Amino acid sequence: MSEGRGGKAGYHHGDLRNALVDAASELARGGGPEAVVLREAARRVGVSPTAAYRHFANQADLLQAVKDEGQRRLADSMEEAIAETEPPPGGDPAAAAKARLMALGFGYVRFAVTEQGMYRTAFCRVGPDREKWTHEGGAAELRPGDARSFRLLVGAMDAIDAAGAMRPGSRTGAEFAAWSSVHGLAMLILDGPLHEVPPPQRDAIVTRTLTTILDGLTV
Amino acid sequence: MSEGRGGKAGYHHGDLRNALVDAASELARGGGPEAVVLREAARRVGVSPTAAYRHFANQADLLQAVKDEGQRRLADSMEEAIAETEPPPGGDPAAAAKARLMALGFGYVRFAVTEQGMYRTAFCRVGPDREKWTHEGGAAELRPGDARSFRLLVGAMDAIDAAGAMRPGSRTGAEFAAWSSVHGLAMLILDGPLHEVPPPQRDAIVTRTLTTILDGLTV
DNA sequence: CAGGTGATGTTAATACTGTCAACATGAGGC
DNA sequence: GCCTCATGTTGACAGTATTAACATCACCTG
Repeated sequence: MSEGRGGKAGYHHGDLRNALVDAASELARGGGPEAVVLREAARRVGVSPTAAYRHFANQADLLQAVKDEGQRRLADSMEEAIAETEPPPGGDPAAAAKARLMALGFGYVRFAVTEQGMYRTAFCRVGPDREKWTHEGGAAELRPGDARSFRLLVGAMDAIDAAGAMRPGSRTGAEFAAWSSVHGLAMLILDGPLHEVPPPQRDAIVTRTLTTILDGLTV
Repeated sequence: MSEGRGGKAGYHHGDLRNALVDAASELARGGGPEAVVLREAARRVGVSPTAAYRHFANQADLLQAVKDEGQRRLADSMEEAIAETEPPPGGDPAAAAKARLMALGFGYVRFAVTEQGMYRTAFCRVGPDREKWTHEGGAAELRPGDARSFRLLVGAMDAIDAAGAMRPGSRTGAEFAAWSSVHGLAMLILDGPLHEVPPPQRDAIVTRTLTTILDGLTV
């Protein structure tokens, strides 16, 4: 064989599921969730449309797989942003924790802007009719990948709190306030009034929004 | 004739465009933007599918009309929320301005929760291929209704600023920070991690998020 | 007031989509 | 070596948007 990551020999593909997710992800990258059409993904993989139904319950199920992939890449982007951040001089743990939170926000928005289609897909609504064997033996209620980016945020909040920089009474629900801001900001940039704003001013607004949240949460 | 708001006598309907928008809005109310399907709207009005093309360039154009309607209703909800708010005792203009901003936020979220489908439609992406005569003689670039809710927010911010309650340097971009929070919050509630949270706790989170923003913006 | 005409609706047809049922293939265990 | 079942294929059906060609009638014009 020798075909990297499962080859497609002949009649049997060997790795159809992943191939379909890849193709569908590419569609999503270009056109968002409404662009991930099952037949087109199958076409690109070079397989008949109905073959997809051996690996996905329906189109919604395929879309969910792409969505999970999007969430994964988003979390990656946020982790990268943290990794790129060097702690501010002075060794102040509070300042470091704040800087990390800001980095998370920038990483988030950067991904949203850079990978518009994928970002939109990562947060698209997926339709209810997707039960079936998708998870029937499945574990918990929560989707696994869905949470990683959110957990990063929670961790950053905990760090700020641990450094004693959190405003009294502000810890509970702080993740939601921060997440809301950043998610809404991304939407504003992608579809809303900030759509046409050139990058420099846009970045300034992002910075101001993030600092506003930080000011509201910390002392 | 005597048929309220333009009657449908026989062959010619008389008010098809509005009738279609109404029907489509009802679809959106129930199932969000993806539920507004041209043929179904026509079916409900009792007209042939292609009749719609005499009033809309295509399905995206119809969807845009529904979206505008959604924006209108959202702005109405926010104005109602302001109207229901009595200024806090003491006659402090800063406190009154802050209270009004909070009311706007609550009105916004209330609409999002109460009218999920319509809210989602009001902020859905509408697809590019919609030029044509939709606006060809049209005025400016900006959609008119799109802005009203946003202008309400700007006004509230100005009032806070005028009352001298704005934190130094926080005025610029303040609307975006506030709007982001509230919009992201609504999304979190509709589709995200806050989906299953019971109303009481949900309201608490909303309150905390709004106060966080307020704390970040004001002195 | 007759007659033409353009806005408004209708019918028929095309090209997509998702999805199911019936059939084909061949990889791997007995 | 054969048989079985996961995996792919073909064919068909329903639903959607959209266009072209045709029908009707409200209203302006002479």
